[in-house]
Amino acid sequence: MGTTQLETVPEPKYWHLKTVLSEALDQDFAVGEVLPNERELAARFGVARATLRQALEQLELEGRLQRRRGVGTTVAPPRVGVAVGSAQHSWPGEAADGWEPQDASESLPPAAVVKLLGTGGAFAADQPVHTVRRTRMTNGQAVAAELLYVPAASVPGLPAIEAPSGPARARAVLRELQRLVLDGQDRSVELGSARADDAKELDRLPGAPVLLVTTRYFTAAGTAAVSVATYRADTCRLTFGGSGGVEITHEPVAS
Amino acid sequence: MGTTQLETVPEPKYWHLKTVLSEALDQDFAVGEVLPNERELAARFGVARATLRQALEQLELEGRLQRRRGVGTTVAPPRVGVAVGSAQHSWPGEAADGWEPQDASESLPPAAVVKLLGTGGAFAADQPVHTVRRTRMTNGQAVAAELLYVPAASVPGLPAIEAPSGPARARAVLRELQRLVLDGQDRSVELGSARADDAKELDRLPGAPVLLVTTRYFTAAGTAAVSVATYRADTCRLTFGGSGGVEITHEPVAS
DNA sequence: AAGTGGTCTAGACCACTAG
DNA sequence: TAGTGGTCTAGACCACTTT
Repeated sequence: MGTTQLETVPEPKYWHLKTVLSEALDQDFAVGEVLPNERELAARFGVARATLRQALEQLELEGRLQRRRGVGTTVAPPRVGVAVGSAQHSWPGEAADGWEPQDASESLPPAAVVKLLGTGGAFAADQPVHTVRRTRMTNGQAVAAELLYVPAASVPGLPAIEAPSGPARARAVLRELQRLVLDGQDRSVELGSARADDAKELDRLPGAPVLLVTTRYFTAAGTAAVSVATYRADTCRLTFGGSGGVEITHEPVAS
Repeated sequence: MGTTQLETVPEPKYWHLKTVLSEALDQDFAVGEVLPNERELAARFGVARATLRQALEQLELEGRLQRRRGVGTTVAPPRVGVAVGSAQHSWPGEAADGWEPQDASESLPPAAVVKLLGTGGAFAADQPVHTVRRTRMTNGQAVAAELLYVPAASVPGLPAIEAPSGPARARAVLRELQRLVLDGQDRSVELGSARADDAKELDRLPGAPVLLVTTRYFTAAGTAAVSVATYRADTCRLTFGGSGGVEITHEPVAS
């Protein structure tokens, strides 16, 4: 009979709210414009603030909004495309692609890194490892923080006397690394949440969603270095210009 | 005097909670084990349920936990590495890499896709486009849902009579596509939230965090196809075996 | 000091799964 | 039907930025 299937799956309020807001953003707001504050928006839509916030959180996750404590909620610009796999065979720091060496120290790497370094080569957990910190800047904004782990055995030529820490030391490690013959590399991307120190560097709150890019650098002798880069997931779109060269420049396809 | 800088930045409860739970997971729980329910955990830690949930959400985002309504919260297995860029030059569907064609139809693509198709070639917004739906399976689990947009002009040889929809139609479109000479491809990865239909396919709730992989396929004539693949961010680690071949198999490096 | 987003509480009800 | 996670409310206070 006329029993049409009405609302078999009632849409959650925050989900509907997100859709409404999303359309409003497209039509009535310009990039950088500030939205009314959360209390007012919640009142205007007749929902509790927590519910409104759930919708805003999703929109922020999708890169549509930017929220800053003490300031307000603004409409975010389209995500920045950051090249991650442009040059197929290259050591970190070979091209001037926005990475700024920050610091370097010698320490024992976390267990997960030890496992990565141990692949296909001799690496013992108690070997000393140079840990290089770098930050990637785009348009004056920090978009990524990296920890690069280089076993001392990979850079035997590194003078121990040279500046024991700081940017100069970091550059020295990178320079030594580039003397080796790079045999290949390996990359993986996954979702994570920002550790406290990375969050600070990226001007985000701890726990903010990030894209974790893990890279292994191979020489004939095995894994010569491992990099773990933390990209801001809200503002970044990682691009892998495999072949064909042209850069993707677009707005997100799916919500 | 003795005014030591105590707790300049008081750690939020949910953050501390997350750390505690994370350690407990490492030490006292096996993969697949079910945790006590949220009300009990909240009581045990002396916090409101909402606060406890905030911690659980983060752990789920990091792939440590798996929650299912009506069932419970279980310890998640390490993320599955899914190869995304293994073969550098290949049309979708060329290798038997777990993709299962689901359906195909002819329709007008969303505006964002039109923009991508228009790069470096003649493509008008009102041209018909074949939309192929595929699902990627790993260990009997759906890990990704894809929409592949193929302008009719790219596959002129496709018989209009052949099965107008369904898997057979999808396979036909892929087959025709593979006749072309692939000139190159382009890929980008970003964070998104699952649309309702993708969420259903991936057995997640709408809005679940996903990794959006956008690929453009080039021929000499321009962009011949565009693919938008939606990967479950909780269970997947995308691997790009650029060169050197060996697969990364590890647990997450950073939290 | 005022205004913003971030955290937290103590409830309630709903949708889903499984016995 | 009982038990689970998912949604929602109406408050409160805190941390931060700006004026």
